[in-house]
Amino acid sequence: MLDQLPNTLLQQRKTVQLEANQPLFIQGTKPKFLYFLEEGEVQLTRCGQQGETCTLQRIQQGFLAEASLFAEHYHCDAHCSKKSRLSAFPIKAFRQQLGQDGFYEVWIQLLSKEIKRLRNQGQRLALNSASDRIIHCLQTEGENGVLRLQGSIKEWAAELGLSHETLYRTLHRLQKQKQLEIVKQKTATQLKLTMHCPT
Amino acid sequence: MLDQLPNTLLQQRKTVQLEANQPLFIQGTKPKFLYFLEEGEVQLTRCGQQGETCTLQRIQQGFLAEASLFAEHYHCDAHCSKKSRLSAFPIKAFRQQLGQDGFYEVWIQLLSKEIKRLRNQGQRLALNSASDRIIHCLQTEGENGVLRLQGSIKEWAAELGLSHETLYRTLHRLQKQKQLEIVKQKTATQLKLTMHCPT
DNA sequence: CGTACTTTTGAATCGCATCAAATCTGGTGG
DNA sequence: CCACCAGATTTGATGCGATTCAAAAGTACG
Repeated sequence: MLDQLPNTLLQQRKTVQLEANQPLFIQGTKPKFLYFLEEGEVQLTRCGQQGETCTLQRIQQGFLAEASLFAEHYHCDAHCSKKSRLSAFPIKAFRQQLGQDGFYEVWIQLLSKEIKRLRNQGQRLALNSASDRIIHCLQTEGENGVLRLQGSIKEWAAELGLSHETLYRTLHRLQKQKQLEIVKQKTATQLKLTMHCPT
Repeated sequence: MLDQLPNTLLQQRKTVQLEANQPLFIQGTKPKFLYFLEEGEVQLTRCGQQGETCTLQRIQQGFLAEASLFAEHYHCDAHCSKKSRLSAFPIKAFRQQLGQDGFYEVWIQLLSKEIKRLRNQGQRLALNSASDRIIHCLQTEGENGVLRLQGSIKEWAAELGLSHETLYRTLHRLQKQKQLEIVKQKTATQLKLTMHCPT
């Protein structure tokens, strides 16, 4: 991914190391850098009326908050949910380099991909049954019906807009009904899900 | 909006007139044109597993499916929900003109705006109470807490991911509780909502 | 005037959120 | 190595609110 960036830009990259639970930026502040997550995990969140936190997105790798490139201020909070390593690019330089080597095309494709992801997410959240959301997630985020989860089930529940209790229960019910297979892998908190019903 | 397009592109514009309920494009087909809705209404939808239709977006004015510019195929269906007039631009020419006069910057800003809208929509759908979704919509889509609805309440319900019965009931409850004001305007099926509680 | 659609209200049902509590887990420090 | 702790996982019971089905009243339009 980064190899598609103009060299001028790559040379201005600064590496940022952050521990788990440290903030990266907060809503309302002016973006100075565009971040690329190399390793770890960053969550984009927002606070509701009563202070409840809403998880907009969990990112394990790639650019964060791509829409902040031309934004006056961030529209959500970002914090590291795991110890993370990031590359930071000065926003100003980034904007200036967009015209270089047709780099804008790369960026437009990135934004388009994000829009598609968000449309999927929206469609998923519009489903009001827990099992429908799970299956929809397998079909859209998974590869060939198989999804490797990053992090805990509890974190996944937040992304799906479900309480973790409901997610646990529904997963077990689907498993019992042979609609999916749950494979817990060794030390890592990863699950592998496999659909058993046709598309 | 259209005045920001390069002249070369404007000259290739074709006008399209469609009646209500006519399809504009369907999921899976290859995009040949990029559409700008001048007048009327277009809905982007998707079909769920059991054939239920999910309304992803209702558009009254502006570009449709901006992400299709570099897409191999459409990722949702589009149809006119009202009699509409559109401008169609050949995709190929559009892509070629992006480099002209820094037009790509206009396009990137458009995509960024769409991403922000989708994030709002996602956050809204993650709220599980009808009144929270309504209020969130007023705060994000409205101007200064005032929102002019386009179309019927029933259509709005689909966008909010609620049954229309629940939306009607909750609107009346909020009105009775003085949390919002509903003003039905003459012939047009428009409502004006005004928040009465602080931000 | 009739038809199609929206708006409205009612009643029954179902599923999710919530609170609570127990168990399991990985990781830390003694 | 073991004790311990924080967090994830699991299970149970309860209540609320949204969906659904049904039906009536209102409204736009030809």
